[in-house]
Amino acid sequence: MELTLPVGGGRCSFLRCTGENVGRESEDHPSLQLELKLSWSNELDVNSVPSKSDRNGEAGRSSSTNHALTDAEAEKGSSKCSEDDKEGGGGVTKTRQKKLRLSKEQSCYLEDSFEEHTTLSPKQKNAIAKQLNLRPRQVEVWFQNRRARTKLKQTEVDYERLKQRCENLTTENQRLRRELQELRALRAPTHRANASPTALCVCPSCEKATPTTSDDGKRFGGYLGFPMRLKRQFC
DNA sequence: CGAGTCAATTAGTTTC
DNA sequence: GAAACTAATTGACTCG
Repeated sequence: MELTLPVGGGRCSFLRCTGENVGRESEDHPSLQLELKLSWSNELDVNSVPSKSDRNGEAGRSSSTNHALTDAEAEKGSSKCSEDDKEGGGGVTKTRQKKLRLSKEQSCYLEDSFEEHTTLSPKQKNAIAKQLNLRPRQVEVWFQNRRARTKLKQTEVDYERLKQRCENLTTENQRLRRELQELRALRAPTHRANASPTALCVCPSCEKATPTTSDDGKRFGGYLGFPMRLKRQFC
């Protein structure tokens, strides 16, 4: 009898079979099984198969998935699933649950549910689990991971948006700098003699600077640059 | 304190 | 075989 068996995920890749962790995840922990040991090749799948057509449709997939199970195997897995849900295994030994792909139908149903609500009440969780013949824990995990994916996707979208905005601002900054340079060039010493204390008004909508009268300058009086006076003023 | 959620991580499976 | 995807685990945190 093996006392130490590989378990997936987490920060330890091996879980001791000493009864620790039993309390926390005993309710539907996939690893808690009555069997003392199941070989990888004939380990029971806890996922059931919704329909025969589904399995046929997925025939091209790996035989290690639940889709390749025989009806008898599927039935076995299904009944075992409900057992685990009810009493949380209570076994002596943990075997790592084989990772199983959800069927298309299961994924679609979960996606639809996720559209309706991104978090689940225990009641909803159990209902979905029952509907899809999954363990509540599997439904819970799926929603958890789905939320994580959503958040990641949103972060990527936000990043792209901010990046674009940053690029736009950089472009705008360069444009304004060029414009300022041009304006400074216009204010060459030859013009200085005749130059009145002209103020430049920058229209916030079209972003163009236009000279204003000194009266305008008095009216708007915002100083934005040397030597010309630039103010924000709508055309 | 227990239940629920999240972030981080692991590891099996699929795709290219 | 590497990369991408995703089911599953773990520990920290929050809240009632």
